[in-house]
Amino acid sequence: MVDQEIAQVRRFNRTVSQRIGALEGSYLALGRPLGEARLIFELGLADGSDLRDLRGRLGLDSGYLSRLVRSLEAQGLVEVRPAPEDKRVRRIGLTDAGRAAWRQYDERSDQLASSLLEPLTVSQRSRLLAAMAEIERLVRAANIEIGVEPADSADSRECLEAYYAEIDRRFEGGFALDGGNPFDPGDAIPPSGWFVLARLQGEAVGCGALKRLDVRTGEIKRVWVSPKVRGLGLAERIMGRLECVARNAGFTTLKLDTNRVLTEAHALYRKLGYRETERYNDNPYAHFWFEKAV
Amino acid sequence: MVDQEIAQVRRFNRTVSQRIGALEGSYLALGRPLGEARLIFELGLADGSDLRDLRGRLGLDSGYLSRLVRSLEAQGLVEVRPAPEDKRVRRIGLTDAGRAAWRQYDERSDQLASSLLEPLTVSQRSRLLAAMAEIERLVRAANIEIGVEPADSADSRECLEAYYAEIDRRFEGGFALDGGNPFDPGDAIPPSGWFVLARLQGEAVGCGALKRLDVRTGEIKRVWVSPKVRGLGLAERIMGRLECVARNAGFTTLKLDTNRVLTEAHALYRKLGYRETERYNDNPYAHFWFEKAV
DNA sequence: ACCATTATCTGACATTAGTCAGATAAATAG
DNA sequence: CTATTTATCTGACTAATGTCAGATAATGGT
Repeated sequence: MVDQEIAQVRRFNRTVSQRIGALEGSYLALGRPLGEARLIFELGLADGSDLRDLRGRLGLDSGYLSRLVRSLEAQGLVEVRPAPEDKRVRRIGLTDAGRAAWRQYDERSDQLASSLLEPLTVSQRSRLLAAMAEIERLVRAANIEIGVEPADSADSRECLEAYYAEIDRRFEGGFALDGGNPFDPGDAIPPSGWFVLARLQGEAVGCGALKRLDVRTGEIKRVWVSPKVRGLGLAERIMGRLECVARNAGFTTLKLDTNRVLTEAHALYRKLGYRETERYNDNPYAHFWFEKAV
Repeated sequence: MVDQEIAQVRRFNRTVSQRIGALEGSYLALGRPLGEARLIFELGLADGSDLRDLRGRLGLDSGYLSRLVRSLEAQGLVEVRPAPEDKRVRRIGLTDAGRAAWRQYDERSDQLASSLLEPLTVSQRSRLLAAMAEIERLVRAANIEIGVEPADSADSRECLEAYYAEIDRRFEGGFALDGGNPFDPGDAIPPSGWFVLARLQGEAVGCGALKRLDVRTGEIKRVWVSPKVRGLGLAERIMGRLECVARNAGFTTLKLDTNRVLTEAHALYRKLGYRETERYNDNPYAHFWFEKAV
């Protein structure tokens, strides 16, 4: 990382947090304690939440949250009732008065946003918005964390299901799990396999697997990226992580197969240095076979 | 302002303040109360400040600041001594230990900045940095406030001095104030004239004047933008503001004269709808004369 | 020398934020 | 049915943040 790059990020942080940080701070609280204001704002976005979820989302202590809720309840801004299906959890929602309070925060946020745009010329404004969209995308990309995880967790299964559903939709003639070259979570238990999961703020948004073929050869499988985060270069990062795992495991060659309709995948494999090679398995869904020395 | 534009700004705010707002929050405080941490960080950037200035910059109550400083002093991080020229004001500076503490904050900031860049590919990284630079410029532009102010305040005089110095440097043969078409602060007292000043976070960064020629005609003079903020469209905004003042004052025509070396000004005048016209004064420094109906 | 002003400090508060160890009640596993 | 787990609440704290009304001392103007 070049010092100059870091300096640019820090300059940006200073400028932006002066302008936008103010937005998050007590300026927006409209005379209410910041904690209560945050709670109301959050409820406006996700009304009818469970206290349990709120605690996680806002990172609050359970005792603290309990008192905040009590205070808002006393002010007539929220209503709390036990969830019907599990009477331990309590569900919280805004009252009409609470919704009115939320609208104030919402309007204030709008005002702050438009006060940023208002002094600018039309062309400056559109450049600002374009740059904001770009940064938003890239910051999302940077927030995605990739790690080796068990392939049989709920999150992992969710990704694999989404992957199967997608290729079933896209492959000519669909896809059935019991076909050739299968993969089950047991194939991803070291040292015979590994599974990596990508998360964006906790939510699973992509995956990939590495399966041992022999002592020096691994196979990359099940690389999938959620539509929510496509175009952020995540597939490339997942591949990179799998290659890194492979090197650590002592593999010298990586292979993979792919179906002809997955053209974007072919382009990625070539870009990453994979070369087309002869058929190395009898996967009926495969039309191309690649390999790379790592 | 289009709703969609406001929504984009707010999306950006959410994304960025999650990532960067964390940077400002207690995460950076390194176990110290946030107030103390902010103070140390500020002192690292502007060592040897007066308490008075600090109070303004950080927006703190004088009693509160006094206690914060006392606490840092007890920890051996800062030294406070009366200012030699005015023994009421107290000057505060970091000790060696304080500077070491500051360096920790500085490093942590660097780490956070590079953790944002690190997961990105080279091309994503350069796109992110470019977008950040763009936003920084435009947010600075949006933070500039223009208002009618007395022409004889210290800030106003400073701008005018800078203006005179600059045209003296640029005009062929220099510029002397006692030459033709003069302007003195008295010419900017309504209803015979107005003076507008542009400020970026309190600092004067540009100015412009409007002088009455007759009941229906005004003259625009002394439009100047600090080199610090050139390229942000400020001259255009100053002109716009002067035109607005002119309309409110009942003027129907605006005139202005200009020297041939100020080519960027000519382009601006034409862009804003000013048309070249015949000489209307005997200003020896003027080569072109413009006017516009407002 | 006198008075108003300015910069800071101090005491006395109030509020907000946050933590932690139980207590309670509902759900769930065995 | 019992033991354990889970979600929440309560009491008892501490620390941090912030406010306000004087007190104090230096300065500047007259």
